[in-house]
Amino acid sequence: MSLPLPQSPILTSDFFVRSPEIVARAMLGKVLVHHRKGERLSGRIIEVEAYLGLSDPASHAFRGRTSANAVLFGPPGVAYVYFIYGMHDCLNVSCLPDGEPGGVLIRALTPLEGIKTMARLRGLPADAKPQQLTGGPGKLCEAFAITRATHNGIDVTKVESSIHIEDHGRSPGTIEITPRIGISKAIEQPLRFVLKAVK
DNA sequence: GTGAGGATCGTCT
DNA sequence: GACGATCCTCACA
Repeated sequence: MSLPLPQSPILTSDFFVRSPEIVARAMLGKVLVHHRKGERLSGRIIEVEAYLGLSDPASHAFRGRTSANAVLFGPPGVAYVYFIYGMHDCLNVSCLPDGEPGGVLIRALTPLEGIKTMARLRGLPADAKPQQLTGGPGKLCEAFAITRATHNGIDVTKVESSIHIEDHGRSPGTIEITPRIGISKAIEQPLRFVLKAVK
């Protein structure tokens, strides 16, 4: 007997209502999709970091709610895009119920669809390697044409949104857990999750 | 192949 | 006024 596949593989807000650590780990292997100008840009999520909120000094929400980080305090499953170092955008998805801050930073993807478009958006040749296209938080936003101005506050659990996350089943690989990268506070906390492909 | 340092600007103090 | 959840380039081994 085979179970019927769900009509839509899009992750719902139920998925994101849990704690960032749980959501981060569960997001590995899921597929980030951006419908852009009639084209699908997609990539499998292979690296994420969890940011806990008020109890996490490294989180943008640690100092309390501001106009910039309000998305983290809002309902789960909403894109939080922030601008960093004067030149990069980074994509997070909010977690926990409405009113509780927390989020998951998407750090790296393996490109699946629209690879040529991604390369063009990154200003790279069409045969660029995945690591060059979407191997970092700033890179993947550029490759997916995701910006703070256009995508911060978008609900990724809604079918009509241009961005969502799809579940295409379990992908082979092992999960590696390490300290987070590029931060100066709470650096010892093992909240970075990396999907290592099996060889 | 690896490591160090510069670029650049929104946000908060 | 200072800092930051990054990336790229260049120098050196």
